Amino acid sequence: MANSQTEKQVRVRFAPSPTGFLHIGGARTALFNWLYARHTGGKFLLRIEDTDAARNTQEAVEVILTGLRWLGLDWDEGPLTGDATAAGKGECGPYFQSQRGENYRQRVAWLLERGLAYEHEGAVKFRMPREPVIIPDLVVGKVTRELTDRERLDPDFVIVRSDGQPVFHLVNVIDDLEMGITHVIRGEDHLSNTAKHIALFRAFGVEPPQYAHIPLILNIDGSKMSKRDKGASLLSYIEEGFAPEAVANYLCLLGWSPKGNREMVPLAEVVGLFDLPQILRHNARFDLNKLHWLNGEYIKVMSPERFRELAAQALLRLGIDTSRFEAGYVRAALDTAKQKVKQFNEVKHFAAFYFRDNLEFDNEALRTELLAADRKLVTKLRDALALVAPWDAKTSETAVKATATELGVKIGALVHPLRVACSGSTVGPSLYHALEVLGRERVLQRLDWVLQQPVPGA
RNA sequence: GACCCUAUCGUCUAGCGGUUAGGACACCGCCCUUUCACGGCGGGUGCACGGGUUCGAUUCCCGUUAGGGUCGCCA
Repeated sequence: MANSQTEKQVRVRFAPSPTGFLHIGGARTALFNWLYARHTGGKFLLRIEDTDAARNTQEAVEVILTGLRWLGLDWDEGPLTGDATAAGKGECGPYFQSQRGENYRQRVAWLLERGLAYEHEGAVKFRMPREPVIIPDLVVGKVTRELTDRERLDPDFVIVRSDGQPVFHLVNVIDDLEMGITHVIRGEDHLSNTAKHIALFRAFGVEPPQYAHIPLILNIDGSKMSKRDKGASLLSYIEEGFAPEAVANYLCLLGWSPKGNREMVPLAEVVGLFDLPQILRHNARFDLNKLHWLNGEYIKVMSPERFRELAAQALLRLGIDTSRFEAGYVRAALDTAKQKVKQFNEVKHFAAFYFRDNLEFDNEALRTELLAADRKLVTKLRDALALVAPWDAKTSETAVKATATELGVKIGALVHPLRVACSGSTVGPSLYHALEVLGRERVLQRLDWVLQQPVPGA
């Protein structure tokens, strides 16, 4: 824990460009920054790098804010909404680069006056040192960045375009400087560029912040994850029914370990364990299987109330509005799915049938198979269930088993058609509990529907 | 082309000179069972390669290979 008396307080930032979506790798970068701020008792800032004004929209910024909030990452300073012109929270604003043009102009003039930068064909170029730059990095170690062959030809680089727009390297450094950033935690793709940033800081007469370049997240096959790849957007995990705590936990496990053979570690606990030097140096591949498992673990320990809330949202995405049903029915129905699903989209298979008048069958073959089932067995089963009293899981189970015994068939011969007739699927929650929830009326209706259909091929 | 980073099961990782190389996901059997899932038991799979250093290398050094990144008037 940093001592505020002797050390300056940690100030870190996440500085995304509003491109219309939040990259999963960017989300992890934000997470690591947030963790470090919370671990040290420092500040976590959010800054929007919207210098490319033509492409950036307020909606694109909202995507970032929504994503971070969904993950549970709150920022101490930064924008409150996607409106770049609105006031943000904090003393170092504006937190949108599009609103900081004057700061950049003054800094560039300052460099120009001292000959640290010069005009070239309408643009402004920065005089880069010809010597190798040493980059001290908390994760990677000390990196000596030699010039590439192209840089040997001309090491200077453009900091203001001929149209007057300042470029990324410049504004990024000025903002970090003016916002008092102490640690720059960002993707390793910026490591080589850091030499430029360090040189810029020194030109402005200040020592650069400490750097921590974290490894990248790759696709499961080891290729780099681009915007096009499925699963590259945080939004896709929201839409596919993952719980934010599971996604956050999984992201922590990529490039960092809580040690002690632990996998499931709540974010609040990670805050205490997390630190920069123990971050791994190699890239990690994103394993959807493991996220899926972890999500299931979180669902298991989730409160029934929260499970119902998230499950209802997933059903709504399927066009099923559970609020139109009686609250007790909805609760009982969703509760039968809680120990079954690992991902909220799976409620499609485990609970959607409770709320549909006309069943959707998993596939046409299943429907045909059901219609071709032995009508005599189904009829006997229907009649037995019609007499069950009182109607609950226990009594219906007894009735099904008794009917099987009476007919001299295995219980599976009845259970299978019954499940498909009631749910449209071969997989689902505990059958007898589902029967109890559905109620005798719905169950008999669904069995009667089967019995009324013409037998295929007959 | 140049420069930078990296390298433990298929994947995420523990390991920081001497271990039967541990855990998790995934996978394969068996048990449980009304389906699926859970749970229980069991199983296989790994230190990229080649040189050093050392009594001894997964661990330290060098090289090779492979993967990733950067060298823009993109961010």
